[in-house]
Amino acid sequence: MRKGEQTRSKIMDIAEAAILAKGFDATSIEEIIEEVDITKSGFFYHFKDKNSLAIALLRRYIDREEALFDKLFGRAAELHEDPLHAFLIGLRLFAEMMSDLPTIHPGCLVAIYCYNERLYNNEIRSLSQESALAWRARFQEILEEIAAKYPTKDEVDLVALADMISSTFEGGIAMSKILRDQNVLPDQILLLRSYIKLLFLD
Amino acid sequence: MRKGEQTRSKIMDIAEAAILAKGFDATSIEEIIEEVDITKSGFFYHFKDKNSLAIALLRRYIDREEALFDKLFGRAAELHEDPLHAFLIGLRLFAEMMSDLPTIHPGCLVAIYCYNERLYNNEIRSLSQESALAWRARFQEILEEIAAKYPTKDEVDLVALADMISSTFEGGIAMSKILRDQNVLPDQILLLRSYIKLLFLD
DNA sequence: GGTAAAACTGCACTTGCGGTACGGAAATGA
DNA sequence: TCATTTCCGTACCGCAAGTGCAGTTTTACC
Repeated sequence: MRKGEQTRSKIMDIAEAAILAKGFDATSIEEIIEEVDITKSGFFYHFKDKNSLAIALLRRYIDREEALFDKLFGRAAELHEDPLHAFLIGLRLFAEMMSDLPTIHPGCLVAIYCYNERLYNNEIRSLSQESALAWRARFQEILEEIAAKYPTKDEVDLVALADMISSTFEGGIAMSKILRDQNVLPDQILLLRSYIKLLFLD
Repeated sequence: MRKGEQTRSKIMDIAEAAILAKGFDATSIEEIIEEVDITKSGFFYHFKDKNSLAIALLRRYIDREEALFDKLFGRAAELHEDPLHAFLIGLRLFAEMMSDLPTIHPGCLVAIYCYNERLYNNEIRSLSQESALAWRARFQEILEEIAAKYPTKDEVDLVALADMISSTFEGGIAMSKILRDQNVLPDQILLLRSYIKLLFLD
């Protein structure tokens, strides 16, 4: 890795942690550069303004989430050939992962940006929407495979059900933060899992 | 209503709308006073600083939500004497109300503050936590009444299940905003309703 | 080991916003 | 009428974002 990339990712690491902890506007460039130990000019060498830092962070965050889900549900598919049971395993792995975090979940960047909308960040809005649509497509595919094999016990829209995974994630993180209770998020994922189970299984 | 209260609530109305639309920090005092048509001195006569405006807004918001839930599930209890069916009716009324909004849901102030944590707002954190605990207590009571009559089809923690209502609300709002689709929130509430149905009813 | 490009530093400046201070004026209500 | 409430006007401070640019060091590569 070249030196510039190193500094750039160090800026991003420190900025992301601060933003998740305090919010975007509450995080000043000055505090970031102090922790990274560079000057303001150095910062603006890597990012043309604060907004472009925000976009870079969001892209990286989305990619990482994507990779995480790939790994999680890929592993689950290895553990069971049936789509429903594989999905149920995936959800449990997901809950366990959220439960094993050292502290409360640091928060979702997409949610932070969605609650800090500005006029100048159309790109951020589009990126967020696209990633949410990608999550929807991912889970919709899984659910359709399941629904083809297992009839549902209640009439549901599979698209809405696909969104329920993201919604549970976002809601669970928010409630974990509000209640200051780390267990809320994994508990909510397990309730979602319980619903999937009751909906498709006997 | 006295003149001062009028101005005060006008400030709060305009501030709340702007904050929900753009975020707390992105909303400047200067733009608020311009729309209210007062001066900066006028603003600081009513609120000693921006943070105390935030607190006032949060208190009002929490009270309104509380009143809304009272009305919603109170009405539902009038419509059916059985606790489970009353709750299912309440959830449907809730979903309908969210569906009948003229635009996308403006957002939840509690969530906004939870994603804009700062050092100086311990009071905001406490208020948010208290209101979340109040929501939990409200729904926990209902669910225990239901559980006493109907055995659950899956093993679940009733406290987590009570939190699921708030979590679904927060997650649904966030996903509605991210996807820019008004229907996501009511759809998520209906899925929650479907789960409650499958969980307690055969 | 020289050299060009990359990766910064230093500094001076502008703008916008939150917030303070305080005197005074106008509206309101008993 | 008269005190209290509800503001207005103005001048000011400090902080952070962001600009501009010249200069310096560091790195990668032949």
